[in-house]
Amino acid sequence: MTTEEIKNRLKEKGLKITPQRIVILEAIHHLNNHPTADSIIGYIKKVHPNIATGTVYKVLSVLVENNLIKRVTTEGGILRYDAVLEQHHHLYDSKSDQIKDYFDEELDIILREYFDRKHIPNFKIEDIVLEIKGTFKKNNHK
Amino acid sequence: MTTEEIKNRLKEKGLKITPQRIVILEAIHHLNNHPTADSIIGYIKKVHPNIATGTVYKVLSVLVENNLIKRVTTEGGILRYDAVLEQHHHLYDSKSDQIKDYFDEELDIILREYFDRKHIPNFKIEDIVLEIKGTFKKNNHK
DNA sequence: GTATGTGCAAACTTTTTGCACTTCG
DNA sequence: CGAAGTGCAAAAAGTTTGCACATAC
Repeated sequence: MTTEEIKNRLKEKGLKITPQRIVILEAIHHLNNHPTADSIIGYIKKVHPNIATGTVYKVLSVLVENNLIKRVTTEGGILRYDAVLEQHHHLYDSKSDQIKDYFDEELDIILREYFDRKHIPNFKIEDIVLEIKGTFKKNNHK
Repeated sequence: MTTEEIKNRLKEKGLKITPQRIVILEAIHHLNNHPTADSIIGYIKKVHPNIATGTVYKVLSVLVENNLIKRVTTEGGILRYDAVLEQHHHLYDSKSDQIKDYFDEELDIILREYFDRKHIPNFKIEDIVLEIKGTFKKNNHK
């Protein structure tokens, strides 16, 4: 994701293009492991020490509201963010508090088929994410 | 879930049976909509005003560690708890921050079948929860 | 009796807020 | 220029911790 693309996405949403927003979006893309606000702030402060913590939180909210990033559900009680907008699922290890993405088109087709068939009364589905909980074995260092 | 059953569950886990633990477990069962620690505390304080906030958090941790309740993943950054231990999924409306349980055996069979077939390298699955995100329509008041 | 659990208050972490100042378009 | 965004610092919200006291077994 280039800086140009980021600018276009902001523009598409009618958001002002500010250096802070660009840097924060770049950080989330770079820290591609569902970073917390804290790790985003840590990453950015190295290069832009004058960016304010409050600004990062405000920008993250705006980006979530405009569907440029997603908040990730966790059991940890700490907000995490995801720049991957394509349909995908999560492998989650509560011991190490690690999350990895899981992509599989076949699974998505199965789910779509199932929910097309089943009707959930009084609920309009917008997105389905599997939280696959378990344990990462060794060799999970990437 | 009767008080007797709660006592048995605590005993099975080798935990001491204290009035606080009983009351907290009863509260989560009673407040069956994935209560936050805060709403559990609020509910309990009416009847037992001398129970301490810190105690509630400590008891909740112990209960989660011993699999008597689960922590629910949310996007809200607030810890929520679930007394339903059977396999089930969640309907989640981020606008109203409401969660409802979704049970369907057929879905669970489909998932089991899929994951028996697919192998996820370096990961041992322990539990699968679908987070079905969307919007509750009217008539969802129960 | 002793290990375990509780109450309380203080501390800590994470997130939000208000307001003057700055910047984008 | 004006609306929108940022920096800063203070406050709020949620959770954890330490320790003296109390209780379960």
